[in-house]
Formats: sequence, C-alpha cells, structure tokens
Amino acid sequence: MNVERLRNTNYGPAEAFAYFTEACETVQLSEAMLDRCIPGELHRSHFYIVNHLVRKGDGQTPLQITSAMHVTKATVSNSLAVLEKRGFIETRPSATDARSKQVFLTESGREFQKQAIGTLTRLFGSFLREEDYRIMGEALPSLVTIRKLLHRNSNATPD
Amino acid sequence: MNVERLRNTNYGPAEAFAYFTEACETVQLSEAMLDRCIPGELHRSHFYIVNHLVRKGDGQTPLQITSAMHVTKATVSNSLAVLEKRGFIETRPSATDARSKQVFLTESGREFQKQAIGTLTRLFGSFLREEDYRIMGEALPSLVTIRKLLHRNSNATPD
DNA sequence: GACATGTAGTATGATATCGAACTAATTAAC
DNA sequence: GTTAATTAGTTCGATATCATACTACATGTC
Repeated sequence: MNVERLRNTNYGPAEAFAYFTEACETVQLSEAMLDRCIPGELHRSHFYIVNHLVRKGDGQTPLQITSAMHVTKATVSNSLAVLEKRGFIETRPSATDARSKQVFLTESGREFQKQAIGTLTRLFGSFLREEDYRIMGEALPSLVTIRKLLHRNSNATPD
Repeated sequence: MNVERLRNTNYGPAEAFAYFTEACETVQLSEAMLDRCIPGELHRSHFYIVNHLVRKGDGQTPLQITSAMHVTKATVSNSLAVLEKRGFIETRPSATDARSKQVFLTESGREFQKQAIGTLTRLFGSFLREEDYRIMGEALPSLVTIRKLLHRNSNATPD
C-alpha cells in the first residue's frame, strides 16, 4: 500500500466538515446570483414557492409547500399572503377538507417564474463552460447520495 | 461514439440547476443538524462568527468578519452586540485607526465553540460511515472548483 | 492646511423567519 | 354519539438580516 493509496483512503470527519463548508459557500454565492435575477421588491423565498408550484404542480396545500420548502407553517402563511397580494397566486378552500386550502398559480405568477429562470439561465450561461457543466454533472450523484443520507438521518439527535 | 459516451458528455444548464438545488438541500439539512447542536438561545450565525474567530484567529475587525460571513455590516454589528452581551467576545478600539475595533474571543466563547463542534462531530459520526466520508472526500475537489468559479464571477450581472 | 472623498461602525425601519399559542375542523376512542 | 386527540392554517411576539442613512475618522488633492 503506497502513500498515494493511503492518502486516498484516509477520509474522515475533516472531509465532512470541508464538504459542508464548501456546499454552504456554494449556496451563498448561487443565492446571491439568484437574488440579482429577482425584482427588488420580491424575495428569493417567494420565487422558490412559485418555482416549486410550476415544477411540481398547482393546487398544493400550504402544508405541502411547508414541507417542500423546509420552513414553518407560519412562514408559508406569510409568504403566501405576500404572493397573493402581488397577484402571483390564488387560494381556494379545499373541497374535501374545510380546514385546508389549495394554492394556484396565476398567469402573472407563471410569467414571473419564467422570467426569473430565463434571467438566471442567461446569467449562469455567461460564465459556465462545458467543462463546468461536466464537473457539476459528474459530482451530482455524490451530492444526491449525501443529501439522501442526511435526509434519512434528519431525526438524529446529539448524544 | 456510443450511447453511453453520448449521455456522459451531454451536460448543460439542467445539470447546473440540479447541482445548485442539491447543494441547497444539503445545506438546509446540515444547518438543521447544526442548529440542534447549539443552545436554544443562540443562533447559527453566532456560532459561525465564533467558529471563524477560532479558526482564522482573534483580533479581526467587524468589517473583516462581514466579508467572511457574506453579510452586511449592520448584521455583524448586531451579532457582535449579542455575542458581547453573552460574554463570548470582547471588543477593543483599534490602536492604529480610531474608527475601527478589534474582536477578541473570551474563554467562554472558545468553550462554546469547542462544545458545539464536539456535539456536531458526534452527531455526524453517529450515522456517517467510511464510505460516506470517502464520497465527500472525492467530491470535494469538484465542489471547490465550482465554488471558486462562482466566486470569480460573483460580480456578473444579468444583461 | 482646507476640503472633498472614502471608510468603519452604528442607528433605524422593514421584512423573512421562527416558536408558541390559538381557532376551527377532522378523526379516533370509548 | 360524545369526547379526546390530531391536523390545517393563522396570529403574535421576538430575532436575524437587509437597505439606507448617519457619524466619526482617515486619506487624498489642491
């Protein structure tokens, strides 16, 4: 077993910390880019909700959105109020459960999402090269594996 | 050129979006774990500042912390006030610039950081296996490459 | 040296987010 | 069937964060 092999197999908690630190930095930087693609009076979180509804489909309940966004019910409640006031969504009471609502996108909301995605795609496209897409594509399976691992253990408690 | 090769070289914006989405999910989940390792009356951001001072050294100015944390001056100003009230840091006016301060950790602050890191390490250690450390270690160079790429282009503007 | 410009930190008002308490409706237990 | 427990959503108070404006000091220009 030579030195090279030793080094390559000697992974531990240090790599885990480095991994999460890098992921954190990456997210901060990419969020900053996203922010620049969203009109000033709107927040990233509003985009996330609209984007989620476009991708996963209309008619979701606030609670479903809550778990998709990893935020509290109160936060979603507030965000939906903002989005409704801006005319990006409409809500209707659920037909089967009088406690519940359903959230629907308006044309304006879909337009907002399309605009933001377009701008973001152009922004990324302005500096991402084939080589970069390849690096991301090849790292993706690892990211997915670790993300799923965290998800499976998201109820783990210290001690 | 067979199908396998075609598939493997056909990377584009879709991979970029997936990459950032996965990174975002990963960060949210790992932050949730960190939150569980920090006493209830303190915030993750307070830990980040103390951790930064332990790792990069005492005596930094608020402005230096500002750029390291990727937050505004006002945010750091507020966070430092909290940390000073809790007795985790002390501030002294700079000897060479009367506008500036320097931030120093107290023993209590160092203890807080050590505790949190220890708890977090144990929490991660409770479900991360050798295989997982390896996956993270091997993905690390890609994460670093993309993070640096984002950093270099962090001034890019949408059109 | 006087004055304009720039920089470090703070103050203020707004918003996103959270935790906890609350209301209303559903479901389960008996 | 009545009561208890659960669930969906809102309200409220607190805090982190931001953008903007402000103060005090520093530095460059003439």
